Amino acid sequence: MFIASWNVNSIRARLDRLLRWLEVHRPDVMCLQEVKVTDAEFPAEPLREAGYFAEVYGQKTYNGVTILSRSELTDVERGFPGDSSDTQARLIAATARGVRFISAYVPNGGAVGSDAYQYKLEWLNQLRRYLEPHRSGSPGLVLCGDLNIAPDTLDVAKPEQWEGTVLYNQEVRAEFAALLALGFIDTVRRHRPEGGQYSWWDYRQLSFPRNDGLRIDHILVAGGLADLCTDAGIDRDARKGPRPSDHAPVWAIFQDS
DNA sequence: ATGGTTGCTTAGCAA
Repeated sequence: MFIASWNVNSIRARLDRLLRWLEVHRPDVMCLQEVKVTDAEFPAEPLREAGYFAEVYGQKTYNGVTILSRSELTDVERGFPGDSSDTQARLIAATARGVRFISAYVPNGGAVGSDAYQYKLEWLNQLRRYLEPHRSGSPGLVLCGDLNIAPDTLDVAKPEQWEGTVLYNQEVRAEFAALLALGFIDTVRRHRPEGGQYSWWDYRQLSFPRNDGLRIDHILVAGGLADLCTDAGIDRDARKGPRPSDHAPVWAIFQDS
C-alpha cells in the first residue's frame, strides 16, 4: 500500500498538478488539505475519471480536507464528533482497505499569543482526545496532514531563525510529542533519520531556491500497521516549476499484510 | 526593517 498526503493550497488552482501526481505515483490513498472549495464545487468528476473515490469536508475560501482512495471509502466522519461549535473544515476520517485514515489541517496559529494561536493549541488538544480511543485499533490508524508543527531541529533548515514561531516552538513541539506518546510513529523520521527533509517553503523571499524549508506535513501511524511501513519520504520535486503549492507531498509505503 | 507571494475574491484576510 502506497499512501500520500498533500496540502494543495486550493484544489482548483492545483488540479492539473494533482492529476499528474496521481497518474505518476498512483497512491492507493491520498489525503489532501486546504482544498478551499465547497463540497458542491469539488472536482469529483476528473478525480473519478483518474480512478479515485473522494470524500470531502469542504469549505468556501479557506480550509477544506479530503481523502481520495482507489478502493471504496466507508464510515466517513467530518469534524470532531459532537462539536458543533467549530465551523472550520479541518478534519475528515474514513476507512479504506480496513485501515482508518484521518486527513487533518491543523490551524497555523498566526502569531504566538494571538487568538489564532490559542485556537491552534485548543484544536491540537481536541485532536489528541479524539485519537485516544482509536490509537490501538487493528490493523492500524493513519493520521495524515498539515500539522503545522516542525517536531525537531532536524526538520527546520534555519532553526535559529524559526525558533519561537507558531510552527516551531517548545509548546507545539510538546504537542507533537504528545501525539507520538499516544503510540504513533513518525514515518518520515523513522526512514529519513538524518533530517533535512522539508515539506513547506514560504512563497516569499525565495525560500524554495534557498531551501529555507520546514517539515510540517506528516504521516503518523499507530497500531499494527506501524511495523509494516517499509519507506517514507517527501517529494520535493513536486514543489518545483510554475504555480506550485507551497507544500510538497509526503508519502509512505506499507507491506501488504 | 514586520517587508516579500499566493489564492480567493475583488480590499482584505489567511497562510
